[in-house]
Order: sequence, then structure tokens, then C-alpha cells
Amino acid sequence: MDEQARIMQALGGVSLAGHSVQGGMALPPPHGHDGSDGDGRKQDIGDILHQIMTITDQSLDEAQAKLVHFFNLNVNIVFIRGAQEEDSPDPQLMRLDNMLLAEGVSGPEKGGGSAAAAAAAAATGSPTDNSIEHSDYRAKLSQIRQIYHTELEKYEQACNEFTTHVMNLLREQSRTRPISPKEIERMVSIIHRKFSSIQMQLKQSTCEAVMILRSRFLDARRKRRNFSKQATEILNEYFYSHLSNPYPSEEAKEELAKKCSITVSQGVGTTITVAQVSNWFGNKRIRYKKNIGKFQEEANLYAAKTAVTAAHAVAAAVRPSQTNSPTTPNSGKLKSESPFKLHSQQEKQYKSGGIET
DNA sequence: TGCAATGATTACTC
DNA sequence: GAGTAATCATTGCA
Repeated sequence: MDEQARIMQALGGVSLAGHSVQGGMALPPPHGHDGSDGDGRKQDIGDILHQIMTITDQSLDEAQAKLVHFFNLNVNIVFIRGAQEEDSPDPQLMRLDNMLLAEGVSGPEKGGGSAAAAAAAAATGSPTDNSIEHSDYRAKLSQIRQIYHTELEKYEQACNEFTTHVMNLLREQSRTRPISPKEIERMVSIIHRKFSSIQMQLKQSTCEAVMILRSRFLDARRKRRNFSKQATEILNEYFYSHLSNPYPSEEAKEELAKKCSITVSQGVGTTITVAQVSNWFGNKRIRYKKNIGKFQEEANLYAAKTAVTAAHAVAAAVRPSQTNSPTTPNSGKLKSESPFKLHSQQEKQYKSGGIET
């Protein structure tokens, strides 16, 4: 490959080929640069740096001879292209910048992507649970961030070195033909723009890596955990003791979530949220309604359990006075024909003749 | 390994 | 916004 082609390639663009994040999270190739855009697009940053350093190491005369030829051939074309591409704020670049900033990849360090981790927590309805997964997420995001900054630094360094080199050559060339400062300035800005487009590819790759990371870690279905036995028992106890109206209030849900979390945190180190309690009751109501027969045994079991608990409580409470009055709803054997009170929405439908019971 | 159980999500209604 | 119904995706057991 001759020098002219090399320089053209250096200005053409690179990808992040060869870099990967620990754990198999490879940075994907940027869109539109999967090889269809010429071999130069696949050039690794290391090769670019090597080329630049090779040029720099050459004797000035040798490099000058080649570059003078290159500039004489291409400078007009580059100027025309440069004028066409000039001064248009790229919305794509702005989007990428905003996203990298929001994810905590660019900009000041936010604890390795704590903003995104917080968003993840919010998305799953829990600020504190899944802490193991989130710390893993943060670690991976931190790796992406590190690679991004390393590459960015390399690009900037390469850009500066290349600019300096070109400036030196132009100065050398100015001995043989007049070169105005404006011309040099223009050439520098063209080089900077070319390197900016390389940076954009880096940003795009980084954004894609973050997206993949997010989808992998934040898809809640993937990390579904069964509730502990104790937590399920607490929820079931409430459900069957309120079978006539298994719609816990917001306070009751919070209370249940707290109770379940206490029992769960002893073993697993996670919590159960109000949203999860809502999910649980939603699922339970539907599944109970769909197959009352199947749940009858379970219902009887919990009803008996509740009755025993209530009896003990009552016995303890009334022992001095020896009175006898059960306080727990649905104590004793359950009536299967009345699963639970209709939800207000269903109640309306029922009243209007829309539902048969 | 197949399958039932189960937590989460989605689309929809009110 | 809360609830239902259907469905998805994962877990855990025989």
C-alpha cells in the first residue's frame, strides 16, 4: 500500500475491532460499517497509530516527497468536500452524545453508571433489590466507559499527531510554493472533521454496547426469582384470610411487602416490593378464580392455620376474662361457592347484567 | 427432559 | 391508575 492510500485510509475512518468487554460483551461494529464501506473502515486504531508513527519515523524528506505529491493531487478535492460538509451540527452526533451522557459513559463519573442503574431499579420497581445484578451491570458499564475513554484519548492523540505532522509538511512545502495561513487552517479543520467522524463511530459502537448491556441486565423476566416459602406463606395467609375481598389496600401491600422482605432478606438478600405484591395478588386472584377446585385444599389449609393462630391469639387475649369470640375472617372451612367479592369494575358489570356468577 | 408452577409483562377495560 | 386476562419466560421438580 502506498503512502497516499495509507493517509486516505487514515482519514477514512476506523472501527473498534478487536476490543471486547469482559464477560463476552463485544462492542458491535457500527451500523453501515460492516465491511460494505471499504477495507479502510475495518482499520484498527492501532494500525492507524502505527501508520502515523511510521510516517513520523520516516525521514522528513522522504515523507515530504510523498505527501507533497498527495496534497498536490488531493488538496482541491478535499477542500471541495470540506466545504460541503462544513458547519452542520449533526443531530445524530447530538443524540449519541446525549445518550452517552445520560448513561454516565461520557461526562463526569457517576459511580459507574449509577443513573442507569437507578433507572433499572425504577424500571423493576425496586430501588434496592437485585443489587448483585446491578453491581454487575455497573461493573460492565464501567468497563465500557473505560474503553470508550481510552479509545477517545487515542483518537485525540492520533488527531493531534497527524495535524502536527501535516502542519510541518505544509511548512516545508511553503518553501517551494506560497501557502497561506488560511489554507493551513482549513486543512487542519478538515483533518479534525475527519477525526470527528471516527469519533462518531466510536460513540455509536459504545451506545450499541450499552444498549445490549441494558437489554441483557434489565429484562426482569430473565432474572425472575421465586419468592421464598415464608414470603409465599405470608401472601397466601393474607389472600385466604381475605378471600371475600382479596384486594389489599396500598398500606396493606406495603405492610405485606415489608413482612415478606424481612423473611426473604434473611436468606437471599433481596426484597419484595409493593409492585411485586400487586403482581402476586393479581396472578393469585386470576389463578384461583380459574381453578377454585385446585386451590381448595390450599385454601382449607390456610384457613385452618389462620383459625389456629386466631384461636391462640384470642385465648391469650381473653384468658383472664374467659370470653370466646373469633376475630379472624374466614376462620374454619372455606365456602368454595364465594371465592371473593367482585371488584368494583366487575360489580358494575354484574349490576348491568354483563357478568354471570 | 418435559411439564407444572410462578413471577412479570402486555393489552385492554373501566 | 388499578384490575383482568392472556401470555411470556424462567424455575424447580419428578
